[in-house]
Amino acid sequence: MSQMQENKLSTFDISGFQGDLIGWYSNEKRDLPWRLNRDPYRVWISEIMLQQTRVDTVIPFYNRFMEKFPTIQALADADEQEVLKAWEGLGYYSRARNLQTAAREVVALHEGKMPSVPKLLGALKGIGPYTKGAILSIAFGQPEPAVDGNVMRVLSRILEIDEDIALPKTRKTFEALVRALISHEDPSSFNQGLMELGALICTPQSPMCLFCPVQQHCRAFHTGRQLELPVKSKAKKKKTIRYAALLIHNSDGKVLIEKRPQTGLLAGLWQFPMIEMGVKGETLEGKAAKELGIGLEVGDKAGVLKHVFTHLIWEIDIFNAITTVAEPASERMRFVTMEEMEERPFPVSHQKMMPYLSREQ
DNA sequence: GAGACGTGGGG
DNA sequence: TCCCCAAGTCT
Repeated sequence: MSQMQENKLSTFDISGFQGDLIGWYSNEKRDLPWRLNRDPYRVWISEIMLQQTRVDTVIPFYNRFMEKFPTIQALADADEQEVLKAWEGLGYYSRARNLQTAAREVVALHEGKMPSVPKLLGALKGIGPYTKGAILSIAFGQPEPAVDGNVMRVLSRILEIDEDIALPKTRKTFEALVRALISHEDPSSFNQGLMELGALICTPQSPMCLFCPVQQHCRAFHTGRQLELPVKSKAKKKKTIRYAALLIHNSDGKVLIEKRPQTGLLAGLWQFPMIEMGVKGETLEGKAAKELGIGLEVGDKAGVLKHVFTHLIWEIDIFNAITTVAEPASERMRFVTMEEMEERPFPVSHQKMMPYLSREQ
């Protein structure tokens, strides 16, 4: 820890802060499904789902997931497509794939029980520094830091830390601070209290300082700097990619879909074939025939769609098309009925295209 | 360390 | 419309 941070802690009322934070959390914490008990599996699933995702969004996914995969063994035994289907619409799909990989690791290496040793837990796929600390403190009661965006924002204000929280190295600063601040009597309530405070009171936009249980401990409130902190550098602009999406019907009344590659964007999910439309070039029909390996007749544009990801934008023109081909040329492509389509995981971008499917045939 | 990696909600 | 997010991790 730097000299400046040690100075800030030397005049800080640690036990008073712990008491006020934990007292508030005990009274005001939300009643959430993953707070039913401390079962490490339940805590683990919740922490993965909550990564970069709001509580209100997670709740229904969490309940359905726990019903479908009640144990680590059940998750390990499941088909990957089944797990992705349960994750459909939640985003960041590598979380689901890593989760199942880790479940299989736990079965193979730890007799099906979540390890409570930090190094073993952190070695599991998809469990980084934050999730490791969250599981260790919440499920196993260990005084380990669990530093997420909330914790960095809250502590930036309370201790007036001016480091850029967008920089990866900054997390280490806050882990050191939490190690100095954390309650050894109730590390779970301390860590969750910090996050709950960030979610309910010490929000990014308009923090409700007048209702804050640790207002008297907050340096930023006393200096009026709560709106300036935390320091966070801006993201860069997104790139736009233009596509034509093809809803290709055959004479059996089925529609052509393809499975995306096992790595990268939307890995392992299914979609309607898309043709990238760069600057000019061949006709859509010609490009489609070449890339898909089948002849087809493209109809009028059925609609347009804009889908915004974290780092890029898809602008998609949607076309219905007809082919006389009965079997796709590629292994990863299938002609399917509507019923068969619904069994497979699709990204939201392609769910939005389904209403444009031609009814006739 | 920078960039990839989803989605839906709010101001 | 646009920008900022929301309990991060992997490469």
